[in-house]
Amino acid sequence: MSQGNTSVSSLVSGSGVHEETACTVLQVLERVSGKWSIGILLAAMDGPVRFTELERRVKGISRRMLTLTLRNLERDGLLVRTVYPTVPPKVEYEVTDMARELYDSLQALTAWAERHLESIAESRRRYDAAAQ
Amino acid sequence: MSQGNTSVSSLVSGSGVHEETACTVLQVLERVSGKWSIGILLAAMDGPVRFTELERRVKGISRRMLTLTLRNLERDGLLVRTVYPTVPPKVEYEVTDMARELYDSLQALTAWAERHLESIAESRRRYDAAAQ
DNA sequence: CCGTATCCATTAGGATACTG
DNA sequence: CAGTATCCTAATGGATACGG
Repeated sequence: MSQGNTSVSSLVSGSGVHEETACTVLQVLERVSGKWSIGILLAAMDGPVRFTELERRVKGISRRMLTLTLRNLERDGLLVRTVYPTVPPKVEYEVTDMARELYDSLQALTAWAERHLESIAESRRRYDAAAQ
Repeated sequence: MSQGNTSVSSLVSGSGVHEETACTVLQVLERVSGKWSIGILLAAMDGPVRFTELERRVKGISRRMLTLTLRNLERDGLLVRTVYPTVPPKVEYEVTDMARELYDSLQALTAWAERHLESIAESRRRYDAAAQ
């Protein structure tokens, strides 16, 4: 278990007030980056969800990645896993308060994205055109 | 050039108001995820920086990844690249207003991280202990 | 139903020699 | 100085068979 974790890192040094910010924000991004974390959290925002239901809601996810990402989110305390010892088994995942706060904090990012989506798209068109 | 781009994606579907949020926020995260993007932006926040200076400030980055990430940030309009045709060559990278706004938006995340850093660490300790 | 284990393909990324 | 090109390793992630 635990496939290792490199992804986002890098500490900045040498100029002004941003080192601490860098460190902290990068830690969050490590938490939240990866192809599926946000998607899963979002899919669980409206209440407890079962494994198979998540598999349905998060489009394109594989069984493997769903399990792996769920375990990580649980480990970080963003999701609570509850097993009902019935047969067939029933497992529910529920977001924690901390995860809801994270979701709220992401709104700022969402707003930024919405504001600049077209601007970014155009910048890319120009860049790609200039490079042929 | 352009090594392709899989990373963050996944669209959520099937429950409530989060689909649109998902899509947008994931697009930002694609922009900002990757091991080095944020580090580089942060290192350039205090004014125009030259290539070699960036290499020094962003600890541990390889020449290859610095170039690659710089190109992507430039393509997205988060950084402006200016070449001074002197000899030896001089190239400066400067963050755009859009990048500064992004930085501001990241503060919410930073705040979240600072609030919950210890809580997350403890959750992990518990999880790891329970799993041996 | 809820996973785990295995195998395999793709991609990210490091090191570094070379060049205008 | 500011890259590019090349080679190579490690990590990410898909598909899916199998098991409690």
